Amino acid sequence: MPQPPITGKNSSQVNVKDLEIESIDFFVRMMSMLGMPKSVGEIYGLLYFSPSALSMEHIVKHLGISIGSASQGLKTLRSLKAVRTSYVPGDRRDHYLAETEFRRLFSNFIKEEIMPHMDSAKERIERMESSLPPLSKEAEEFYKIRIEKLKRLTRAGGRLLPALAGLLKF
Amino acid sequence: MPQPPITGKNSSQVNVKDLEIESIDFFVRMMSMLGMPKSVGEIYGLLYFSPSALSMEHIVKHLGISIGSASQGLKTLRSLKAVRTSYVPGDRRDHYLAETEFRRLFSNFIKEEIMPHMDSAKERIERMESSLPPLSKEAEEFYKIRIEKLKRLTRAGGRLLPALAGLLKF
DNA sequence: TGCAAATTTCATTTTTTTTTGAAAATTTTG
DNA sequence: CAAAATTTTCAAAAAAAAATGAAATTTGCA
Repeated sequence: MPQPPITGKNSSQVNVKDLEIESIDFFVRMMSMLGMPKSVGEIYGLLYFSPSALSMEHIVKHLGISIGSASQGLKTLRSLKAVRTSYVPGDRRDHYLAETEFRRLFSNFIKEEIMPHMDSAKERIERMESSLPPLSKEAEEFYKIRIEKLKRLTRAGGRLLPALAGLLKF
Repeated sequence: MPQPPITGKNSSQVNVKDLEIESIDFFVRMMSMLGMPKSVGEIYGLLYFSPSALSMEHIVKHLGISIGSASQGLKTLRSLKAVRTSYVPGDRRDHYLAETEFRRLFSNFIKEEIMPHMDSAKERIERMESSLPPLSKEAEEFYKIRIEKLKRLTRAGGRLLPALAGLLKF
């Protein structure tokens, strides 16, 4: 059986591949915590440790995913500004690079994925208040306190979350 | 067709039911942002606006979910300390109340659901470092910087997230 | 202790989400 | 402008997640 060389180009390739696998694993988990599908984590994980911009074809072949997934995943990552395209001379295809400033990534994520929910939560609380019927004093007190707590929750969320990205001093 | 009365007990019931529906809707969305299944949001939403502790049977009937879902959902909520049981004299069943201190709820959520991931992320980064092969100076520089960024990310997350609950001044 | 009520567990079913793959659309350039 | 390469879209398939329901277990009280 062939023994892999201990040093030199070949061993580096193997080990950089290991690094890549760890990276993909890392980001698949990270992204899935944020509710993103596996393919999105895989693509970002691959790009994160790539020194050069990669074409979609490269991503598809390397990860063994379909071109549909790749296209969809890159679209998601673009909308989060987690990747950017870079021009490669003499190649008409788009080439992608990972955006690695996590502070900006979080800020985008909060703005795009969280804040819209906060906004609609506020509307829902308003509907709660308007559907609060006349009740006995103590019952009314109970419901009002609960509604007030929700208001504070969404207010705190709406202020704190956007501030959060700023707090991140990486 | 029967006209519902505009005021009085009956109308209040209808409107408190509306409130309840809004509450369930609110928490189903909120919980699903945190990756919790619908049933968990429904149960919490129902309990949140209930002045009295509710039995599992009540929850099952009221929400029209299975006892399996209810049992599983209550287990999840208990583990997050989002509900607590209260003793009801002359009734052997457990009765549940919503825990409404969101600060504590978030603190538990972060401790139980997020921090374990952070810990395993740190291990994965260590594995990355050990699989970094000897490379040219500039290649090594590139990979080291990327790994360092991940370290800072997890360090920041590990510090900031637990502090976050404390920041929440509801 | 024994029994009935209450709860949990878990294999199966249902629902939801993600991926695939091929057709349609777009883009580039010869 | 046309042809080829690339990318997007989307219906269908596959995979993953959640809900069901009935059997097994636990609980509390007669």
